[in-house]
Amino acid sequence: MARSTLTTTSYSILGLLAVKPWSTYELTKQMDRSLGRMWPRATSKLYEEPKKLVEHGLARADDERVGKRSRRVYTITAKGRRALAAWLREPGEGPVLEFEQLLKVFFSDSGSRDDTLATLDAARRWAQANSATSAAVGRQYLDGAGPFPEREPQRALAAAFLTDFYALVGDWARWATEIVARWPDDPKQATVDPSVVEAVVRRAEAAAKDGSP
Amino acid sequence: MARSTLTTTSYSILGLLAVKPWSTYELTKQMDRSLGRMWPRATSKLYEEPKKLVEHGLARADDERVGKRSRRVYTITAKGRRALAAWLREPGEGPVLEFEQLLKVFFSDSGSRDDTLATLDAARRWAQANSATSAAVGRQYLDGAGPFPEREPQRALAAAFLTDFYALVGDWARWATEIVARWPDDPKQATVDPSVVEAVVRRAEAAAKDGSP
DNA sequence: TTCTTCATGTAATTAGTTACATGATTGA
DNA sequence: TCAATCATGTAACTAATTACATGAAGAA
Repeated sequence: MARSTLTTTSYSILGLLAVKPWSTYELTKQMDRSLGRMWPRATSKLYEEPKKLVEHGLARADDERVGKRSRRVYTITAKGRRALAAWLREPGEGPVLEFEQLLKVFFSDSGSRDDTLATLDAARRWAQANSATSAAVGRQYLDGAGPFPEREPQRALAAAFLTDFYALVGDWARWATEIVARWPDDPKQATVDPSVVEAVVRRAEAAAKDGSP
Repeated sequence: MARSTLTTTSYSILGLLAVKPWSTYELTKQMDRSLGRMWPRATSKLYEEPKKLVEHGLARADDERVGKRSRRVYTITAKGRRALAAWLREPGEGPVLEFEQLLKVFFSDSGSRDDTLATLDAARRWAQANSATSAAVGRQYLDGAGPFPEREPQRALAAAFLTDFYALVGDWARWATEIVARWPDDPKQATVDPSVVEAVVRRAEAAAKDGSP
């Protein structure tokens, strides 16, 4: 029985188990509110991965009972903590972005201006909804009501990135909407203001040089 | 022979074919420099997907000859253009982000401060490298030397987002580095400045309310 | 002659998703 | 008693990746 290798998804579950023991159902809830924003996975994965961790001796499973209903609770082992620490020692991969709406904007010369505006509006609403969730969770912590307050320094670092990411998507969508709104009906006839391109290039060059504001 | 359904990956290739006919090899090059930044896929996919497009009648394949070497060139059909336009009519999915380094920072209380700093430095270098590529491509267009100048309005919109995304990653990594540098050796003993959390929440709330600067 | 790049793929594998299924508990 | 949620999973599928393979052309 060739033991399957551990993936980043495995370690993301292991990381949660390092905080406290979780039942599988609790893990799925946690995926919605935090983990899923940086490492999104389907619910069924959260039922499979912990078994793999057990198989590797990184966690153990206990069947608990709440009334007549049973729940499987996973707990990290000492070996699991060592494996997690070893994983954290590797620098890891940079962000991978899949952005279908951006793809549609990129190919918008094959569609209509109004299609493009609709796509941008969907992006804006996506950003707004995610910002709202971020705000709600953050507000909870400011009120001292968030879970695992001892992990607040780590959570705050991640929340800062995600918050700014959502804001970036929203800002971009609004900026692009203003530009596309001035396009003619057929995007193939659109022209671009050279100063816009220049501004983008300057931002890229500044970031490449690193000093950065 | 149940015809497989078209995915976003299929349409991303179709979108390229709408610009001009491409050989498979050219498609792989294009994946590196533009498409891959918003819809990353392995090279082998680029050899499979065009076949699917042909199967659906959205493209046709021609075997050309360059000397003795053969190359397969794909051209979009009228039906392909209609399919692409129909796809652009749907608003599409919001961004999906997978960020392993962020995950490691999120779980950094299970590792050491220096591990965390190393992860952040890797993120900073990732951002710098990608910003540099962005700057180089953008500079080429400013010099009027970029391919498909007629698509510049669309390209510029996408480039603006990606440029700012790379800058965001870099800015975040540097900001987080400053904070983590002041942590004690054991991140579990770290504390967080409440004003930092408050600033993040305020940014999230502003973005959720939408007005936005 | 040898190395690199051009060029085109296939085979094997896997990570992950979607859909389905079921039963217990809680609250209205 | 009915709906919603808690809770746990499996089966079927597929999109995608990794690894492998090969041969031509051009440059050194």
